[in-house]
Amino acid sequence: MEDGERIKYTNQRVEILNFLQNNYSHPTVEDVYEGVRKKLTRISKATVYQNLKFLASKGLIQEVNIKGVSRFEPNINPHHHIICKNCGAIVDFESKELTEFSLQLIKNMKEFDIESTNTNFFGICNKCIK
Amino acid sequence: MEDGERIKYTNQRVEILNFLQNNYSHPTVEDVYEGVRKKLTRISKATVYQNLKFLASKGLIQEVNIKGVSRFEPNINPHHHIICKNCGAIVDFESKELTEFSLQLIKNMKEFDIESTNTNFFGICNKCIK
DNA sequence: TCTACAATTAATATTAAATATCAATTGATA
DNA sequence: TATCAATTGATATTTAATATTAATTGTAGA
Repeated sequence: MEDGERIKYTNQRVEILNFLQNNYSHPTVEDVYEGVRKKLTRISKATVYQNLKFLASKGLIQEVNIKGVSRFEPNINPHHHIICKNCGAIVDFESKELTEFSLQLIKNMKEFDIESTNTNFFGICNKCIK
Repeated sequence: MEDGERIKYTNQRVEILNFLQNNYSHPTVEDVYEGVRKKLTRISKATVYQNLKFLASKGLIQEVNIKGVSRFEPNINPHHHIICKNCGAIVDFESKELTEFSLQLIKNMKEFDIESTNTNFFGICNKCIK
């Protein structure tokens, strides 16, 4: 598919998007595969990989790598993440203020042409404390 | 080795620390292995893995995962990273201001007990622009 | 409608990073 | 010096991700 062309919404892509829609648990490829398989029982894991990459490259979803594994989310706006060091739970943290503050701070960096920024917070979630 | 016990500085550990000392290029395990092998020709990659993990757990070095691969650095202070989306180059960005601003912003988060934060900046480095 | 073509899918193979296992070695201490 | 736990190094295994490719799909043009 050439760049700029209209996106082909195959069944597989629609189901993957459906699965991610309103799913803010930051599922891994495996998670998405298991989820989508309930509807499209014959889908291949390779297809899930390919399409998650594809949809992310088109900006329809976002890929985020946490501790070495890729995760995907429907929230395509710039935002930040809070990660539980114990159970690995990931929660979005929306803060335009932080994004702007960061970009403001870095704007004199001559060695790089900065395009984006995001902040990770690490800690222990309530479930793991108790 | 029990927690709190004194750290055993084996030859392997010393060489790994030596290699990382003043090395701000954020080497991967493979890089460290290749580097250390020049001195300790018989060292095993497993040993490098084990000791990098070990040294990081003791706070003597820092592990940072970028795009799915672990990298290690001697800079153990909280700091941030600038990453070239093209060549993968990683540069440290020191900013207590940013760290504190971030922690300030998150301090009302009830669902997590936040311990640390770090910000990644993504862009294109000078080498890759030209 | 039929044909041709390009994109997509699915199955499988391959790669690469990381972890696990475990016998041999080391080194400190009783 | 003997003992014992930690460490090392070799190898096996696991896991995430990518690569390959034949079959399928779907669309556009004849």
